[in-house]
Amino acid sequence: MLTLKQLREDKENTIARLAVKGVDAAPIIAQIEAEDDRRKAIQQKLDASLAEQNALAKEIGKLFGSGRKEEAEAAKAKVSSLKEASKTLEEQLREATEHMNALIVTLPNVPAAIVPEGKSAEDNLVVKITDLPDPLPADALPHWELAKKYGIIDFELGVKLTGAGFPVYKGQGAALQRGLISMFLDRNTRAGYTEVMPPLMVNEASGFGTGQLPDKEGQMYHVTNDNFYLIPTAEVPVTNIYRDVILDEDTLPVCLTAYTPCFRREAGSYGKDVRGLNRLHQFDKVEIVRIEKPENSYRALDEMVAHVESIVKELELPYRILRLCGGDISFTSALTYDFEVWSAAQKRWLEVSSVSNFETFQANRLKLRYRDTSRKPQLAHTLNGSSLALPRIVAALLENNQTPEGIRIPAALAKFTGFDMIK
RNA sequence: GGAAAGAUGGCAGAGUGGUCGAUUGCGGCGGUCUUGAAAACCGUUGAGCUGCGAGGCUCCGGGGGUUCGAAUCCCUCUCUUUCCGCCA
Repeated sequence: MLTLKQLREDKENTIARLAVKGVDAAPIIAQIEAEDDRRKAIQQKLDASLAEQNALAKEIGKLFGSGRKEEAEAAKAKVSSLKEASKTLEEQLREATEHMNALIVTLPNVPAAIVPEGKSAEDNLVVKITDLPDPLPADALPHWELAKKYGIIDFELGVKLTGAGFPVYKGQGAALQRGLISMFLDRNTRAGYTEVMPPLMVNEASGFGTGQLPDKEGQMYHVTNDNFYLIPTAEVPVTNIYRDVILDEDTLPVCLTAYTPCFRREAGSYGKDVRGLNRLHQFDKVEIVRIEKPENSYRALDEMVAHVESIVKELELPYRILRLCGGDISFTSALTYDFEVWSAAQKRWLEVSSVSNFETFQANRLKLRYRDTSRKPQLAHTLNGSSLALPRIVAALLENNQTPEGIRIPAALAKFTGFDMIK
């Protein structure tokens, strides 16, 4: 969520930039300001009343101590009436605060200045694109056919065990998953990210911390017996490590990487988008997360993009990098780069990574702060990105690298799978 | 799952109704001393809201209650530890 300070002190700029996301923030901010003013006025009245009650309570103690009963009783009566009045004020204060917060959370993060205008994915800015390979021969197969042909991914078996979108990886298919995970973790840790293995279920507080709750409740699998949620991404548990934490300045930046399965209900998806590996309810992903000082966060974002790019290059996949436009960027992000790899048989781009800077938007909700030597604690910037999500990488590898002899595994990856050909 | 004991500041650990936002120790920061360091000594050291400021308010796991007044009493939830049961 945005901070009140941002809204009040940088109002014009905030309104102008939110327009890039297609939000008319002016009337909402006006309401927030009004509500905040009301809140402050009530707060002051309440504080004054409480101060008087506190003073009287102390006085009563002394009066009893010195045996002046009548005076004490009179003071008691006065406190009782003050207490009645402050109850009303408390109620008003709660209402004003709730109303104000309800308004603030409707506002998305302010997009960075370089976020292109635009309404949909069509308007994303291609910042880098590699040459496309020669078209595949006419008898080339999409990855779901290849998966069946080589017996490496069994979608039907997953349906039997669980349901659609829960594939079973077998033989070289399973080894490929393991190899990719190992390779990504290896590259990430070598780049300075510390590996963590978080829980795959989180509690309600963590869901709120990273913003999945309350709005996106339907996207997560909910374990109702214990009120836990299956994580839709490692971002949730990893970022929540720092919920309600004040970091020392010299511990920044924090750079973490985690492999986890991810669980997404994906209610409402259908058609070619969900064919094969394109969209699953359970999939594997290696995530990178950084916590940075505000002045460093955009440099960090560039580093993350360059890092992800280096891995995609090692996989020898055609790719492009997009800077998402205002209409396509997520609610919480200030700037996002998407990585897409070319799926040669499907003849389409598949998103395999999304790297974002959230500035203080997440940190504000999380109460993730850092203390620089003399000043008060201040909000840190958080960033995260996939490095990388497996299924669509697998889809592209299978399709792009299909040969009459089998499916070729790029050399960098073969070190981790132990084979250079799926056959 | 059953039983018991707990949850206090970065950590350890006092505090069972009134001057307690909280004794003390450790750690941190600043200083004295020293060529430097250690030791010793002195000072300082939680967060949020509000106010130009002085200051005021809130927070002792979460929520609710009793009371003029709650870290302290009551209810409830969560978590932790120990024992029993079960188990990779």
